[in-house]
Amino acid sequence: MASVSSEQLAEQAGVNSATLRRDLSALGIGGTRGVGYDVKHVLHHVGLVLGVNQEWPVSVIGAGNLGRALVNYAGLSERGFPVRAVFDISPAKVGTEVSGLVVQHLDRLPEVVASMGILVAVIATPGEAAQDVADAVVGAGVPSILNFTADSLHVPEGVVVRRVDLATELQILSFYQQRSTAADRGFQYFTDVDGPVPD
Amino acid sequence: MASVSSEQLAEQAGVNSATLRRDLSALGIGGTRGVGYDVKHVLHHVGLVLGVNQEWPVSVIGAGNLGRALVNYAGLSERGFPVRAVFDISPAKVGTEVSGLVVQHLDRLPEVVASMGILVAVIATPGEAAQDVADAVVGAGVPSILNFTADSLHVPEGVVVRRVDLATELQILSFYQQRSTAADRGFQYFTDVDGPVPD
DNA sequence: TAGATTGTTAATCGATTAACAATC
DNA sequence: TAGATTGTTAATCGATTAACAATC
Repeated sequence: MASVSSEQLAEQAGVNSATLRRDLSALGIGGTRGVGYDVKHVLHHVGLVLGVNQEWPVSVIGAGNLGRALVNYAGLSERGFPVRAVFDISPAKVGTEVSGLVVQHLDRLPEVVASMGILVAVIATPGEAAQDVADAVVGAGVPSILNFTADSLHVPEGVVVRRVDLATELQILSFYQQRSTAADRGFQYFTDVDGPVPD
Repeated sequence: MASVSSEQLAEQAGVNSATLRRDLSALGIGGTRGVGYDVKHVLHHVGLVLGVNQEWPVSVIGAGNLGRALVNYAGLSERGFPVRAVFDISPAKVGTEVSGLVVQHLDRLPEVVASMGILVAVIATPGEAAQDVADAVVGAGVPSILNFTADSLHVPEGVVVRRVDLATELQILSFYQQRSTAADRGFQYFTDVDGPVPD
């Protein structure tokens, strides 16, 4: 039974050991006084809390470049998110194959969700279609949506939506870049709020 | 000169009006007592702080499905991130056209970065290539990198890297889903830390 | 001048962490 | 038993916000 102290765990995680002990305790994960925490026990219970010990079958909606990239990405399966189905509405795409999966018409969504136990839908369609697709997805009983369009979705309570917006990511990136450059030049917008502020 | 009060701005932003006044003040953005803040003035100066009033020419490395999806995405240009070049190393891809851009060999990167004034490189290659590409990008003088591979990159000080990992996004999504489901069932991992904790 | 609203101080709130009694 | 380390209390720190003097 390999044990580690909260001090060791905290150093790995880059946090204070008191904070770590308190957080594990709040999750119902206990250690042994004088000994430490059992590694396997911590891993298993943290995994339970994060939902990592479970598989979340995924369906990708939209078989364009982005959709195909997602289906081809082996990393998803490795991390517990196997892509089990791909949908589109274009007759040119329905019936084609992507990474061993045949693209199906969106009409078949409810059926496939039920039989495959789909828990996550990834929306990789043009923005105009996003809300309609979301409605279909929710109607089919999928409880979680990852939205790659720039539009925000309206969904009923209980459905969880997360948006990944490429433009926003670039915005954040360029903000940090600008800030570090500004600091080099002696500007101090955020880096030193106490200093003099330029106009 | 259209003015709004900190109260109005705070309501829009969903924050407390004292916090808003204090934050604007820290950014060097002032209002007029008894009147409020000049809308144009606030927009312009917040834009300056965020770097939104500037264009950040982008180069996409990797002309696979993900790379092509990024080049095709019109939203980037609209938000100030025009994609000016696409690179790959595969002879099958170099010379082909994506959204009006001819895919160039990665060897030409330094030249193109200089002539086009590229400020952001998006890495959309297989994970194995990511570090080599990052080295090339940094060598060419690009100061910001958006990394779509699952691997984390080592870069010199001053280069800003941001990673977008699809598996991590799904992880976060499924965590929230699980938490809301657990709450429905009466479990209380995070929703009510004061309550009894299940084992 | 009277009313409104900023800019900032002082009070409050919550989160982090030092410290130590409990206990393996 | 002596040493180590947890679990938690109490102190500290920082961030948020109420309140109000300054002032347009």
